[in-house]
Amino acid sequence: MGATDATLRIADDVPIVDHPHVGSSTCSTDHPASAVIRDVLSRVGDKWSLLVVGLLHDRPLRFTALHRKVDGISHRMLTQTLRNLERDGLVSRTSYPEIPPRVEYAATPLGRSLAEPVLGLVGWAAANHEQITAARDAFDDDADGPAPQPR
Amino acid sequence: MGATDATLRIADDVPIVDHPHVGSSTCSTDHPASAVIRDVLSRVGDKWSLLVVGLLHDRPLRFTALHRKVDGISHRMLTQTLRNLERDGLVSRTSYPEIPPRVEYAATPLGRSLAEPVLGLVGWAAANHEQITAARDAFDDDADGPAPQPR
DNA sequence: CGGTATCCTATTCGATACTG
DNA sequence: CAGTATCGAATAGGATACCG
Repeated sequence: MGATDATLRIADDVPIVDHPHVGSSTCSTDHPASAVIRDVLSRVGDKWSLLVVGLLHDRPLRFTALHRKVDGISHRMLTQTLRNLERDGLVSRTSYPEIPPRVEYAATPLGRSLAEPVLGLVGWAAANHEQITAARDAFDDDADGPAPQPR
Repeated sequence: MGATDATLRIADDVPIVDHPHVGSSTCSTDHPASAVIRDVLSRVGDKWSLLVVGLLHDRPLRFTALHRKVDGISHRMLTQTLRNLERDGLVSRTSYPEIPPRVEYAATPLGRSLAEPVLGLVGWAAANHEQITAARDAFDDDADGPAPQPR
């Protein structure tokens, strides 16, 4: 990595907060964080990617095993998700040319390294889940509760 | 919050890693993490939410100021994003009944608390951005490079 | 068993125009 | 200035059927 401990900015010149892990690194040009956020979202912000890398964190799994574990994912989406993860180097694919075919998927070191920050987010969600639900309920309540809400 | 320092599981009995921040808390029933991940993704996994809370992290901003800063967001999506963030208690909205109208948006403490885990993710993305791009290029290269790829 | 292709639906989001 | 409403394009994602 290039620099460390840089100030993170979203737009033109908007300091967010200093953080000892964020460097401008390679994304040199443009407003850094905005692009980076979009990047990470378009990469693992879809419906299944995080779930899949999570499942592969500890042990490799075959396609069908994954399919059983994910619960709700369609055959099509599992293939597609795995393809993208493989493409990004987060998951490795090993096919054994037997009959019937056997294909094992495993998280790469890079894929496993994703777990730490993701667990941070998951932790946040778990910790504040209640607060959010409460806020949402409150908001939805006086949406049609009191006077014709003047917005 | 309920428990702390629990083992995080994705599916039936799939330990991921122990993490000192993750408790089963309120989401008691079902396979915990799966639901939580879906939760957090459906909340801030969209195109603009993280960007907006990021911009409001340090100082309140008016609607138009935000609109200028986000760059690329449509009028419609900014309103909608702010509505959802307000609904979830991540952002507060204060309208001053003047003419012309003035409305200020600010991150709530809850909204600001989101910054930490998100910066973890952003840091990861920034740090590994190069590796991912490289992997992707390599993958795309021999997609139509060598023999008719037997998948 | 693992993967691809086709079809169809729902959602997301941008553009635009109009209101207080 | 802030917000709403309507429309349409693009995308994501599920169901299904078929191939190796």
